[in-house]
Amino acid sequence: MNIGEASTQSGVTAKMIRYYEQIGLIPRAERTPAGYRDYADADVHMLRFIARARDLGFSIAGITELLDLWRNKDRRSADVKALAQARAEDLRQKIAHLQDMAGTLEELARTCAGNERPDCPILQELAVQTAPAQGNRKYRNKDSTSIQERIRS
Amino acid sequence: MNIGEASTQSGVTAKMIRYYEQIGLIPRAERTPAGYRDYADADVHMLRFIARARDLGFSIAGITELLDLWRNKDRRSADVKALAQARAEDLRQKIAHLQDMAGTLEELARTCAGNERPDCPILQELAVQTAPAQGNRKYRNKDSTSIQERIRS
DNA sequence: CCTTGACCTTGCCATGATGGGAAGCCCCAT
DNA sequence: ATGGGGCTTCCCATCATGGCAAGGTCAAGG
Repeated sequence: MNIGEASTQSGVTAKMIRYYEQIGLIPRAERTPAGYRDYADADVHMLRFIARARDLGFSIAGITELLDLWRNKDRRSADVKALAQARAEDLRQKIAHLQDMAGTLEELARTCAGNERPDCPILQELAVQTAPAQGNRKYRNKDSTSIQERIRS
Repeated sequence: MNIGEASTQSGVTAKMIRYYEQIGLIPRAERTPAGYRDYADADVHMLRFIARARDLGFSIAGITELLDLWRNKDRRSADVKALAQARAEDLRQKIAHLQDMAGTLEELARTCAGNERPDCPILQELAVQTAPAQGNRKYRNKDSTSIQERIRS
């Protein structure tokens, strides 16, 4: 089966299949004499595994670990469980952060008249003239993860 | 004041200040004869506004809109409110998605013994041999947003 | 047998927001 | 005047993904 069919059957785009191969997440595919990648049902099975893990928000690194465990018949289920739990905790933390933001926004929106007049507590809040409240720290904490990073799944 | 001090006072790294200038989010800074960027208190004020908006999860595009409204004395507070609400709804949707994932993971983890044996329902679940359940569609829906994209704030 | 269109190949570029680093200039205190 | 730290620009990397382009291949129909 060629890459298009493997894509259809696994739900992973052809582009991503090639990418996964390139970064070593999946082994290099067999090739037909013409150079086309050739997949077996087992490959599709693996791709589907990847797709599901991805749907649960696992990163490539996490999927790598899961795949290793999947293939390892001597695995300890405790290791798998630990991975899942770590991922869940990660998500719970992100959720809490997003909830903070959403709550703040909703509260601000609630206090805004939302009419034709220009005065708006939302802008006022964003524009408060508070000191950075970071003591004598000259630059932002180097190892503090950035907002975007913290938010990403 | 030079970029380092503006950074300290605003909580925005020098790197990001230059970036914001480059993409046109903030106007080009004045320069000293030596070519150093020179900032006034008003600039720091604006940077702080940006930092706060970022902390609420607004993207650069959203911040651009907020800044425009902030500067526009003829704004309608309804427009600001709409921005905040849209952002909040966006967040609520992402939260729901993350909660789905976390819930699934926790449930799977709960059913896993987590011992020395290899059998694990988590891996079993990821490896289910279900058909892609997408009818006769050959490739994934072109305009379906990717998981990662959906998750990002 | 040849054409056509759908598929495959590789390779490069872009995303968004951010950090890292290099090479070179500038400023101030000793 | 020298040294160290700050500034400048420019380039590269991240992560997972899509898009595009140039060229090879396959299968169906004339």
